[in-house]
Parts: sequence; structure tokens; C-alpha cells
Amino acid sequence: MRNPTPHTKGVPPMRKGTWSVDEDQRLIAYIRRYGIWNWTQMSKAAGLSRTGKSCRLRWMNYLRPGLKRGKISNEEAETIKTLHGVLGNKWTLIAAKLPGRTDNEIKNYWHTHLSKHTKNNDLKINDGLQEVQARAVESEPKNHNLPENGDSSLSITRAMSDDFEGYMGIPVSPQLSAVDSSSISDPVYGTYRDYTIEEVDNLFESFGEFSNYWDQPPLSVEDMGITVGELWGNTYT
DNA sequence: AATCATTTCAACCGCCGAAAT
DNA sequence: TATTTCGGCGGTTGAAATGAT
Repeated sequence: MRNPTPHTKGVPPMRKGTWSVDEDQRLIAYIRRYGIWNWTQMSKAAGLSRTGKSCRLRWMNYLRPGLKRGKISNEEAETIKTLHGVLGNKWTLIAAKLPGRTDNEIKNYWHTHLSKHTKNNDLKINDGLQEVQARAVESEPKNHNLPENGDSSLSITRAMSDDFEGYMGIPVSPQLSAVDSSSISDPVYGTYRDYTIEEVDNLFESFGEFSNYWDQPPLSVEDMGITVGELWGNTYT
């Protein structure tokens, strides 16, 4: 754990740096049990001394189900190179075309493997770029159901991303054409959702044992019944 | 085997827009 | 309406891992 935050008067100290196994277990167990609703409150309820942002980042980039973790394949690298040529540093949009990869992972890969080798690739795809851009602008906003005053630049970027599959022949996973961060599929536990506050309140009311949850100390990791080696069927250190 | 240099990548930061208060 | 909070994004950092000497 590098750079621990010094205690500031009146402000609870927050942990920073590398996540411990215990912290991972707590976050996973909490989300398995209660889902995702408010990262700041979830952190407290799970007994973590982490900011909500830190929890969200850890979950999205490392703990959530469906991440590949392995090396970027040649095919994936080609997709990243090509899409980056069209979209630029739109890491989230590029990641949406690569199943199981995070924007952070792709950004890292770009900087460490590709950024210095892209001059030729940029030239190669430049011919197609203008046509894709023109088509995206022309189709905006009527094909994307945007309000009149919507963010047309973002829509155009999305349109270019969608169109690029057809234009450049890049394979796109069907499930990713409509990636929605509000639902996450887990082969064992089904689908998680981002709950609204109302939904959480209703949930808590409907389950008597949770009605006084906020007054209770967090469950121990043992009570949560999760051990290292069982996390999403993977082992990690 | 020891030391120094380079690379990798997990996690932080600041900024911003949207939603809540 | 103004302010605060939250979460998403892209840029950046620096410890750990890996490679070179």
C-alpha cells in the first residue's frame, strides 16, 4: 500500500493503494448480497475504509464478473489499433467492442504496446475515416433518437463506432452492441442491477432481517461465506 | 548474484455533467 | 435557483515486475 493518507482532523482516514484480499472479499460479498446502489454508502456498509470511487474502480476494473484478465490477443490488438485510429482516446467506446476488457486495460495496452507504432496504421485507415465520419454526421441525429439539443458530437462518435464494424469488417460481439453498465451478468448468481434508492428501500422493507441493517456491524468475511480461491471461480493474490 | 534500467499496469487525480438536496 | 454529491472519463503516477549488464 503506497502513499497512505495521513489522518486529517475531523475527516476519517481513507485507505489508498493496493487492495488487500480482505477488502476484495468484503466488496464482492457485499455486492453479491445487496447489489450496487451507492458506492460511498456501500463502502461504509461493507466495513471498508475506501472512497466510493475507489470501490467502484476496483469492482469495474478487477472484481466484476466476466473480465478476461489474460493477455490481449493479436485480434484484440488489431481492433484496438483500428478503432483508436477512428475514435481517438475514447477508451470506453473502444472497450465496448472488446468483451471482457476494461477501458483502463485498453488504455494501458495502448500506451505500453501501441502508441509508438501507430503512425503507419493511422495512415492506412485514414482513407476510410473520412467516409465513416461523413456517414455518421449524416445519420445524426435521426438514427439515434436524440433530443434536438442532445450531445451530437457524442452521438456522432457512437455512430462512427457502430458503423465501423460494417466499414472495416471488425467483428463485434452481439452482447456489446448495447452495453449497459447498469446490469452485469454472473453465470452463478444471475444479473446484478444498479438499484434506485427507492428500490433499495423497498428491498430492505420487504426483508425484515435487513430492516435494521444500518445499525448492525458489518458481517465478518467468514459469515459471508467466501474464501480466496472461490472468487468468481478464479484464484488471485 | 547483484545492481541498474526499463516496462507494466493498478490505482490515483482532476474535471465534468447529471442528479439530488 | 444554488449548492452539494455522485459517478464516469481520460490523463498520469509510481511500485512491482521484468530485462539487461
